[in-house]
Amino acid sequence: MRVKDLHPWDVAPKEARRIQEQLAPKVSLKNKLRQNPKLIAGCDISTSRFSKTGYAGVVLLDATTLAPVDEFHLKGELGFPYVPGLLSFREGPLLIELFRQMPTAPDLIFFDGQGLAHPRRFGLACHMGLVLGVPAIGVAKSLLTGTFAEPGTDKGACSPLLAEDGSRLGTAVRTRTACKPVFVSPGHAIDFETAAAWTLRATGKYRIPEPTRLAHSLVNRVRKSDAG
DNA sequence: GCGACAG
DNA sequence: ATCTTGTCGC
Repeated sequence: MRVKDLHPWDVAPKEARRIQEQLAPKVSLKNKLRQNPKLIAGCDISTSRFSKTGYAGVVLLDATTLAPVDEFHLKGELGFPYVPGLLSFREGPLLIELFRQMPTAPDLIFFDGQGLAHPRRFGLACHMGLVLGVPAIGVAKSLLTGTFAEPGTDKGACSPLLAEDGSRLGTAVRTRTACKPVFVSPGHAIDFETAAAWTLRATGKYRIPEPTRLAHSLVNRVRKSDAG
C-alpha cells in the first residue's frame, strides 16, 4: 500500500519531539471509517533483549468474524532506542516498510501503544495513522499519561482517560471481566467512541484485542524460529 | 531536585 | 519489550 514520506526518521530525540509537535495538529478525530469495514489489521514488533534486530508483523482479519485471513512479516534493524514518548521513532520505520510492501490496505489498523494519549498528543497510532492515511487505533496495555476512574468490573465497562486540563485523551476499557483495563485512544481518522467500540468488537476471549494479540503472537513466533 | 515513563 | 517458575483465581 502507498505510504507518505512526511519527514526524516534518522533524527535525535530533540528533533523527534519537534516533529511530533509539528504533526500533532494534523491528526483528525473525525470518523472516516467506511460504512461496513471488511478488513481490519493488527501489528506489532518483537525484539530480543540486547539486539537491534526487530521482527515486524501484520495480521489481517475479517472484520465480522475476526478470523485471520492473511499475515505479513519483515525483519530489520531498530535504529532508535526505546525512549518513553518516542516509541514511533523506534518501531515506525520497520512497520511502515512492512505496510508499504502489502498489496492491499486494511480499513482500520490497531497498534500496540498509545494514540492521542501521549504527552504531545502524538503516540504511535497517530504517527502511523497519518503516514499510512488509514483510520488507526492505539490500544496500550499500560498508561503513559492521563488519569482515569476505575471502570466497572464487567467486560465492556469504560471510563474516560483525561489530561490534566480535563480534556479527553482516550478510554480505559475493560476488555475482559476482572482483568486490568486497556487504554484505547484515537490514532487518526476516528473518534473516541468509535475507537472504544471497535476495540470491544475486536476483542474475543482475551484481554488484548484479536488484531494486536495475533500480531504479537506472529512476531514472537517468527523471531524464535529465526535461527540467526 | 524528584517521580513518571507506551514498547 | 524480554527474561523466566511457580502460583493464585475464575
